[in-house]
Amino acid sequence: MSNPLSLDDDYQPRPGGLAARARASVSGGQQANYLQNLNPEQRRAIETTEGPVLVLAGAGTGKTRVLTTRIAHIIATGLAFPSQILAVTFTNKAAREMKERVGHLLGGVAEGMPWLGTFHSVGTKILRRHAELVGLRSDFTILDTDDQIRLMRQVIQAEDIDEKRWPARALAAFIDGWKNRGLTPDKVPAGESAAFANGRGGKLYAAYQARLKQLNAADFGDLLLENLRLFREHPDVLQSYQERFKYILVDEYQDTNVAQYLWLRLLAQGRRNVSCVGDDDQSIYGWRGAEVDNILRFEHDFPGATVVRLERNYRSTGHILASASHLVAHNEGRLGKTLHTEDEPGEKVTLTGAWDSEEEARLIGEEIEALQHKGHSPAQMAVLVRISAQMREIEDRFVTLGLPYRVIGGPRFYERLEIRDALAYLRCVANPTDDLAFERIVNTPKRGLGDATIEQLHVYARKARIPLMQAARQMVETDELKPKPRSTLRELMAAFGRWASRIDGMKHNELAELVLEESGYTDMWQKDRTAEAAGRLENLKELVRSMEEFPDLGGFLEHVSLVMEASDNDSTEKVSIMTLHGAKGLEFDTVFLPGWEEGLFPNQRALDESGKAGLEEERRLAYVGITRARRRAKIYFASNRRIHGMWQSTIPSRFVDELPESHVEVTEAPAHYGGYGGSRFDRAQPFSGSTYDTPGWQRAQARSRETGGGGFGESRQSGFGGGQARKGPLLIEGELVAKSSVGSDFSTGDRVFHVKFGNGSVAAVDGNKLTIDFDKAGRKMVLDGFVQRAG
DNA sequence: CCACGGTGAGTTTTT
DNA sequence: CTCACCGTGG
Repeated sequence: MSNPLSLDDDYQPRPGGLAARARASVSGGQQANYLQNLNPEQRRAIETTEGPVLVLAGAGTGKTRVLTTRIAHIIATGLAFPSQILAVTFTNKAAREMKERVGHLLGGVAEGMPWLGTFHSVGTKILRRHAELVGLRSDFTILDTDDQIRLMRQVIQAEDIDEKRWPARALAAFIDGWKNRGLTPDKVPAGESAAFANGRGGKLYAAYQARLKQLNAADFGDLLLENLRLFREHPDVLQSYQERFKYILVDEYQDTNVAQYLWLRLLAQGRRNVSCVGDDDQSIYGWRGAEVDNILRFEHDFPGATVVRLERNYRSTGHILASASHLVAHNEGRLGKTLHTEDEPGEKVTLTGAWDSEEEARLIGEEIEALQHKGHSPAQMAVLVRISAQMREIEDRFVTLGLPYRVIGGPRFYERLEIRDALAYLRCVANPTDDLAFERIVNTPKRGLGDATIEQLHVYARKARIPLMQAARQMVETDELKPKPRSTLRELMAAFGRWASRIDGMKHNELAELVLEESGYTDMWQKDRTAEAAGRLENLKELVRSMEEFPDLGGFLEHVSLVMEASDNDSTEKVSIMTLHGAKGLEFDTVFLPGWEEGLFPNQRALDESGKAGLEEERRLAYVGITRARRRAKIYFASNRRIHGMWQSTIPSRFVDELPESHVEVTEAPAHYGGYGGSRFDRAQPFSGSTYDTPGWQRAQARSRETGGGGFGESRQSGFGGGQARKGPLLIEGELVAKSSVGSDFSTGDRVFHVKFGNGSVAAVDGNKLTIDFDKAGRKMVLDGFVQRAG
């Protein structure tokens, strides 16, 4: 990666660069070898270079391949130089992969693609070149979420708003949302502005933006928003980029938010050679501002667009693909694709009910061990959960079994406390105007520079309109500070002066080490006797090590603010545990999908907050989950799960009913499970085995034989058994499930007993679903099969 | 400045 | 239940 801070023009390719090599590789006249082994649709997606192109690429249809080959093709045929192609992705990982693959296709390293990157990195690059046009300097700092919140807290305090009632986090969420939608403070709808701090939301947003400018800083949202402003207020700048980018490519188009969409549209309106690749069925980020509509209205925005559907799946077996397709077909708002595979049907998708989440974890553990015995690698298995809270039980079980696993997601390397602290030190050294960084470390390690001193600094700095560090330097020369903080601060400032003077003189990673050493930061952790301290020191070492890859301190800091990634150099074979969101774009031979229960998945909150749109997004998430599997997809649900510490009786997800029966095998949990080491409640009422032995299960089974549908305790309109796609809208709000036509033997007022919740009285009856006021556990909704008459 | 207890909340997450 | 956060008291 070239130094991202350098502003020199890379418009012309270097001699002997990628383009030259690429042209050489196709000069023989025969078909370019990168076009071999592509199916006709893929070729169309690649060879339609001119005009707008929308590629609807289903899961596993070779989306990345099309994108990378398209770039290679444009370069190889001499249509554009690498520096004239804009290619944007969402994640650094995707960008890196693309870079590698393009390079591979053209037989070289794709160093000549300066405009291949994430939306944010490309946005930053453009913004740095024209920073002064939007009130920033080209060396502006990029704030992370932490800095953002702290800054907002200051803004809220300055406005004298009760921080308890209106937390900075909430404001951050609002502002983020507005920025995602491309809204500057003056454009915020009054109704939304009113939603925070009695109508002061918009005002706070404006104040926050003003503070950012003062600090010469931008947050993530600004990286795009300020680009929009730049393009709108300076048409000449926009035009220069429109001319430069002969071809524009977009990955994961279904995930673009409004700001990204507007940005793309502005840039693409020049030459109109824009191609977007995406899959509406995999849009799972609506909650953070992604607009599926962007993909749905592509043809409207770019009339005459070529639409290519990639429907041949190269990843999964027949049963897996059929299950996923059938499930997602229940969504109404979709463009519709029919995926097919030439692979064998393979193993059916399995569906297993467990008594509770502990048993579920046990079953998954057993299955993994069984597969391992058959020679399957743990690295080719993944457990995909809906929410992180599900991970713990799975992990606990794996620990017990000694199964190697890796949790993917969670706190990233650069989000760790010690890394942020260390970076704050470095930021102060590199940029003495970085107030937020200075505030972060001025008293870390503890040096007796407490709130009172900081406040004095602030007052001074505000009055003189200078950065905190400069204020500190001046103040230690006065007698405004108490003697002790004064001398401490003087020492600290002297140290910063010393470090800053060595930026050019020594290697930046050595300087970092020196700073951490002399500041007492390393020492602080060495003295710390807590369990994490050793790991934190290790992380600090890793940080210093990773700096070697960058040309200088500035380059490194730019990298960390945009590329928040943990280095994972652990190559041992492990089962992956991650959220469904985290699994997008990945694939595994075997995928375990636990927790398919109403309320959890689909998630009740998604339903409550977003209604039908929320349900459909949840369903797409299920689709993403199943389609991660190459050979085996294993779905689980439990009848009881502990939520917020309380055991809840749960019913299987409606998605279970929406799977096609002919592609799914319902597996019985082995009978011996209930007996051993079971949950603490197992002992309360011994039962011979799994859910399948409970009266409720048996009754559900009997019912499903009668009706040919349902089967899992709740028979809904569509058929798991019937194999028919549902018609008409789904019932989603207000009720956990649709009404059942099957009545219950219980009636209001009956005294009943539940194995987990104890005694209670029936408050309401809805089909076979009872609302019960339990004497101890409170009001719950349970299926009648799980209770018996008390007495 | 730290340690403790009380309180409240509790999807999904990248950049 | 469990974690994070805040406020208080030593």
